[in-house]
Amino acid sequence: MPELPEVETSRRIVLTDLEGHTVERVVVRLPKLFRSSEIPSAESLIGHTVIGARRRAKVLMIDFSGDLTLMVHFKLAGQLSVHHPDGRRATAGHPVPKPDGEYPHKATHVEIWFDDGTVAYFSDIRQFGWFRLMPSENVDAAIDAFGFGPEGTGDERISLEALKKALSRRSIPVKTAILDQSLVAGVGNIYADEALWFARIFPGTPANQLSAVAVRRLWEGIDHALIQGLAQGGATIIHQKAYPVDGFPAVHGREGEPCPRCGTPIQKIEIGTRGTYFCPKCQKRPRPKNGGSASGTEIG
DNA sequence: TGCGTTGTTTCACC
DNA sequence: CGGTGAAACAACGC
Repeated sequence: MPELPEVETSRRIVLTDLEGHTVERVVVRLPKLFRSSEIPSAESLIGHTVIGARRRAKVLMIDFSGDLTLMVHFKLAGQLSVHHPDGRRATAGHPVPKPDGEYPHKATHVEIWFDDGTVAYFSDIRQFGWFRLMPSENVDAAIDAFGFGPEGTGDERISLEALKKALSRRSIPVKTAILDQSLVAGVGNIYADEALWFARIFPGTPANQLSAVAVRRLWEGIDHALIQGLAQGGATIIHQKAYPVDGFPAVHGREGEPCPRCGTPIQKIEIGTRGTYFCPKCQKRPRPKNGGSASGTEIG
């Protein structure tokens, strides 16, 4: 599922592969993806040139000449694949359609053709994503409306103090807390599991029960997991099964496989309605503070 | 074929 | 107002 690393990789593809190119033709096969677009027709892009690309949280923004910005959210299964006339391809996001397969795929809903024959294919097998075309001057307000918190990594990375403060106010499972985009932006189900595994924290631990040391490890874990995902251009997960590269992802999508750190089989449980993968040995539940003998406190 | 899937919004409630 | 938990929603593949 496209999270910060996958969307950031898409942004970089737009910059390296599309910047300076001018739109010649647009094909929209699924108009409902523009249902909440201020400018209803993608045809408005014709004749305009890509001049930049931005990202905030999991939202991609492609800036065009003529003060137009195309805002894209990949949700569960969005994918951008850019194909050049010489056969070169650059793909980011969900692994379906296959990056080296035939395009357009049946899940390819938008095609943007550029003047030199380069094509940008937007696919989304789940059709949960959306496109919004708007005057560039409206972008800031549109982003503000999401209420995103600081980013999980990079220049706008959340500070340790801010993370500590936010977690101390929440009694919900720490995993649920870091999935909250208003607390820290860009972390989704994959990277939440990875960050908690790195930090050796049980995902169901109430956020406000973490020690200062644990919060610091989590802060580092979030950064680390996102950077690692970015280094690989995103994770490959198909039907809840991970296809790890260089040990990443370590736990997400790897139920029953040995923990890379200790060899204990990875378990899958549900935390806050989300499928959650963790190592039962590295990520132990915290001991209940008082009330000793009774059955273990139910968390999550 | 009904269920699982996740990011986001909405809502009732404390 | 802010935190919580649950439900709703999008639509597909298995």
